[in-house]
Amino acid sequence: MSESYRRVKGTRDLLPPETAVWAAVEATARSVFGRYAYREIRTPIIEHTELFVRSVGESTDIVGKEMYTFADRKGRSLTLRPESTASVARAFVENGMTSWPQPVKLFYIGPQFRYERPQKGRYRQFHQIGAELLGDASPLADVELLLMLNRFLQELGFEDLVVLVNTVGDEASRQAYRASLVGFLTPRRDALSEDSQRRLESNPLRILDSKSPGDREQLEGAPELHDSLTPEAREHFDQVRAGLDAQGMAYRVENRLVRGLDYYTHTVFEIVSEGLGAQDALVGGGRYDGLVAALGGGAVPGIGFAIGEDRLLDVLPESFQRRFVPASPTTVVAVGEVSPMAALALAEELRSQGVECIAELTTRSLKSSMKRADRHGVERVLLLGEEEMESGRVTLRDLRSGRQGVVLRDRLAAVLTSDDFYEIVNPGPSGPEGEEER
RNA sequence: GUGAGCGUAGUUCAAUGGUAGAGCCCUGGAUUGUGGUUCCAGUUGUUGGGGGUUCGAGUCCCCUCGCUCACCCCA
Repeated sequence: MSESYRRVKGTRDLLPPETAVWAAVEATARSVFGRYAYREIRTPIIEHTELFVRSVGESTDIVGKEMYTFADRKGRSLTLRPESTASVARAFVENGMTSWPQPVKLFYIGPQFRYERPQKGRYRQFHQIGAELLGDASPLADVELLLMLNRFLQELGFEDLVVLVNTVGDEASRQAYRASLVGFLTPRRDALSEDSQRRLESNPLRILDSKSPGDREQLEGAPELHDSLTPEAREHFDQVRAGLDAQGMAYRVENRLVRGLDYYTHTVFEIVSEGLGAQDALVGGGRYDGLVAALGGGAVPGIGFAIGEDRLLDVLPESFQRRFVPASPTTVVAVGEVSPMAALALAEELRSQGVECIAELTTRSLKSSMKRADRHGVERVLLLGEEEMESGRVTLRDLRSGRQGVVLRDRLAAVLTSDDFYEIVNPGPSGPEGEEER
């Protein structure tokens, strides 16, 4: 085992055939999001560190301890994006999308980076599929976004996911609640966990979803965020729920759900899955009506979500994976005195007609070539020997059935792309040992 | 950053402190142009790295690195 080079901690190599499943998942996202007229945006994976500090929030864990930050050659502080909403908002402002027809609907697919200790479902380089809707403050925008998310997950075959929804209200609601929560918890400060004591000052709302049993106990009888909502915030959330109900979408109101990023307002949501271990959040998202303004872009409301693609693939239903088994290629083998060059030429001819094939480029025994084709999972082999070269035909063997026939070279592509190709094959004599074993 | 468990061939795993092995995988072959089963042959290791104890260490001790899971937090 050579130890010279290893993956960077927390990164991983995605290999075939699994990469085909990733591509299929991404194709499904493009298809579903496209039906809602979302268009793809590609932002850089590096940004000025300040962008994330400003948008995600100084008191958050992401900024406080999880950013992959480094200095470039001129000493500027750059950060590998820990999430993409900030980048999208930045791009929105920087490219003058405020003057595009509103709302602007964008989706992205790509790697994100957080400097954390890796564990199940958590990597330093992970992948998100996300969507952002900018310029529509309507509660029905929240509803439609959730429906789109739901549709995507349904098309992947998910059935048992739990959608958690909550509201954190507008700025006024949050301030009022923050004061009331701090007032309630301060006398109990000493009973809180160390982390929560710190959060009492930096980000008290986060204490709400603390996993510590002690903290849970202290939260008994704590004021409810819903009681601090302004009438407008309450109205917004009521309408979101009414919309979801009207569309028959299943969800659960989880009033302790508080998301970790500072920019969230009003609706927040999370989708969790069993089977992911401790990191069970598959999707997170919410409304961020103040973010664009904070980045200097004016009062443009926004809402979006991010799907953890790595986690998604961990629990992807088999029903979906089965639909994307890649087609098996055909192998072309030169036989006897025929040069592998002829196999290459035939393969090229077929490829130009849309046939997926492998050319056997090394001269070896036919037995060996057949064995290799079989091990590559090939189902059809084309044999090109002296007889075939002279007659302008090719011997086609189906490895699954063991059936074999002779096909005119000109007809090959048509036969190979046909579903029941061997029905078309000139039945002729079957192979030397012709018997079918399967 | 904290804690626990684990590091032997590409892979899954063996080896009472006494010569580092097996299955799988991979490569070739079993006479003429036919795969899967079978048979034969072959390649692969500084036992993660360093130090210590010992006549002798894959095995015991220490350090270090890596992996995994959990905490924190999140996708």
